[in-house]
Amino acid sequence: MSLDREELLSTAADVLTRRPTSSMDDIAKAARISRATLHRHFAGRDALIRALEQLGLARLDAALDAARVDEGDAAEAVRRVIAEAEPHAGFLGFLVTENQLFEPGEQDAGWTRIDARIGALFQRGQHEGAFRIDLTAAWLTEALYALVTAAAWAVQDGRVASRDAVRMTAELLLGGARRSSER
Amino acid sequence: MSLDREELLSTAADVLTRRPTSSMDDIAKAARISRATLHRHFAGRDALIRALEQLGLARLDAALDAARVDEGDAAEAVRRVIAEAEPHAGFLGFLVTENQLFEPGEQDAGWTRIDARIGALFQRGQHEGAFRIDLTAAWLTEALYALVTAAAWAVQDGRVASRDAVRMTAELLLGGARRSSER
DNA sequence: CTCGTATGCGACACTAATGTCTCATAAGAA
DNA sequence: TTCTTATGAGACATTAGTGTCGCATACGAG
Repeated sequence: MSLDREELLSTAADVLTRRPTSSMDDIAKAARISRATLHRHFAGRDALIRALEQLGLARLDAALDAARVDEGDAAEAVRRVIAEAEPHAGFLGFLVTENQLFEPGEQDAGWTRIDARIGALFQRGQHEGAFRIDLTAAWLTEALYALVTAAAWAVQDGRVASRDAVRMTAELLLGGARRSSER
Repeated sequence: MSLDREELLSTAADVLTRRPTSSMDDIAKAARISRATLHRHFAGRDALIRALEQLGLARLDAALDAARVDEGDAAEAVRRVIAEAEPHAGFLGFLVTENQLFEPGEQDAGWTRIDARIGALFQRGQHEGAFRIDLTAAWLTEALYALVTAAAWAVQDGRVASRDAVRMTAELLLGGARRSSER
């Protein structure tokens, strides 16, 4: 009878990313629970948002751990990061979109850490000569967020096949749109 | 004394993208006008949103015209599209993020047309042998939206230098992160 | 200058959303 | 079964946001 908190938060992230003005009732309906129950688990909207943020950051951190960002070939590590992050794209989209929490100046510590971990991966790739240096690591990091999120949305809307998402995301980020022979 | 409607809508797009739950008062404050004046120009929140959507679509269409999407080298055309779209990234971000309007099933006609124009560009590039065919045109289109928007946000947050935005966006989309020698 | 118009400010009623509460019910454990 | 706990449904007051109005003011055209 107890409800799955993580699943609830996951659907909440989806709903809020797709329609940020959703009411608590909308969220409750999407999660197939009553508004009262939603309030029992999260004191209010703010608490829900914060829980969303926390879980999202925790999952991304875990994804980076699972992807072993510091090991092996940098390009392969990027592929692993994308593959590990893709299942949590709903949370990633929420975190990227919902700048609501990150007030100007007060950047969230957890987010900064994730930023640093991914940025370090790209820097490593640049130092190892695998990645071009005319694109900054910061930009590549932003691009990774954007592409993973975009891929998830495209899948959700049926514009991209689910099984292609990870490969297409990685290929575009690493290889770009040009044909190899063109370079 | 009359106010610049387009500039007002532009700041409204920025505000709503950054913080989708912003109230009419927030938007008015951001535009440095009173809430009453905002209501004088737009009957209500819905009307504002629709005007935002209309202007955004019109600007993107104009950007595609200016970029001459059907002419010349496909890769160069993509560069032109990015360069022309970048100044309107605020609107693009709004359109991409605010799925609120595009209810499931009732895809907006204007948006579909823009999608088709950009998709056709990528398809042309694929037929001409310039772009790889293992990444679908639909995905490349999505990626273009995502990267242009992400670049604008990164610039706004100071993570990417303004003058680098267009080049980095185009380079990543076309060439990817890998060094040329790697391929 | 005078006039007309657009704006800012504040007040107001109305609506939607929020947060809290009670009570009945359903699920699971002992 | 009985007991405990979580949930759903609904009522309720409170709050925040919306949309409208009147009035004063400031700008610009003439």
